[in-house]
Amino acid sequence: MVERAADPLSLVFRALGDPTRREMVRRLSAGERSVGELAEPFRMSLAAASKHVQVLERAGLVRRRVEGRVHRCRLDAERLAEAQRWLAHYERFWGERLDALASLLAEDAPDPADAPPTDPRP
Amino acid sequence: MVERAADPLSLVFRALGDPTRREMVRRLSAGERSVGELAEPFRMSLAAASKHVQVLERAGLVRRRVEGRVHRCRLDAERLAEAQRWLAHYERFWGERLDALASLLAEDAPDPADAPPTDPRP
DNA sequence: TGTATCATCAACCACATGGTTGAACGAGCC
DNA sequence: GGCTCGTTCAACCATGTGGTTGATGATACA
Repeated sequence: MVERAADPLSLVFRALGDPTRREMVRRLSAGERSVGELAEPFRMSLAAASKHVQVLERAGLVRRRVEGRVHRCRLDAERLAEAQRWLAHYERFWGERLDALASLLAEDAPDPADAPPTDPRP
Repeated sequence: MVERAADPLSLVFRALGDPTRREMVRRLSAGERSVGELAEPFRMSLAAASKHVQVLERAGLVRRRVEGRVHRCRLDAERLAEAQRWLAHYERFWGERLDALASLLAEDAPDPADAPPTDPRP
C-alpha cells in the first residue's frame, strides 16, 4: 500500500468524520478559540485534542495564529464550501426545492458540465 | 479504546473520505450498477471494491437488491442530504449568496434554533 | 452435470487513527 | 532565575482501513 495521496476533499470529509472534530468546528463557528478552549468540553487529554485540531488544520478547515503561548484557531470555511459543492451535485436526488438552490449557485459558479464532479480516479 | 459508537453522520463523512467511494457514488448517480460494474474502473481486486461498496452500504448511502447472482446497487441520497444539511449551517461563512439558499431551506425544514447542529458530545 | 460467473468471506499485511502518558519547549510572571 | 501555563512532541497501544490472495457459495448456462 502506497500512493496515499490524500486529496483535499478526502482530507475534509475524513476530518468531518469524527464527532469530536465536528463539535470543534461548531464551536469555532461562534468565533476564535484557543486549543485549550477547544479541548475543554471533551473528556480527553489536551494532547489528544491538540491532535484533532491538527487534523482540522491539515484539512484546511482551521487556521491558527500563534499569539504568545496560546494558539488561536479560527474556522476557514472555504474547504467546507468545497465539500458542500461536491454534495450539491446530488441535490436533485432529494427534492426539487434544493435543486432550485443549486441552480442559484450555478449562477455565480457556472459549472461547465452539469454532471457530478468527476473526482480524479486513483 | 472502546465506545466506537459510529454515529450515522460520521459514517457518511468517513465513507465520502475516500476518492474511490466518491467515484462510486458519482457513477451510481447515473443509475443502478452491479458491484462488478462499480469495480470495473478501478485497478483493484473485486474483493476490495466489494468492501468499498459495503462501507457505502453501512453508511446508508447505497442500497442493494440481490437479483440472481448479481447485486444491484442504487444510491440512497437521504444520508447525503443529512451531510449537506450539516454543512449548510456554515454557509453564512462563505458568502451571502448561499445564505439566501439556507433561508429558503429553512422554510420547509424550520430549524428551531438557528444555531449550528449540536452533534451529541462524546 | 459440469463449468463459468458474480460476489462474499477469511486470513493476512502495512499503515492510519484515536487515545494515553511523560517529557520538552516557549512565553509570561514572581 | 525559577515557576507556571499553553501547547506540542515522542513513544506506545489497540483498533480501523485499504489492499491482497485463495477459498467458498450461489446462480446461470452449455
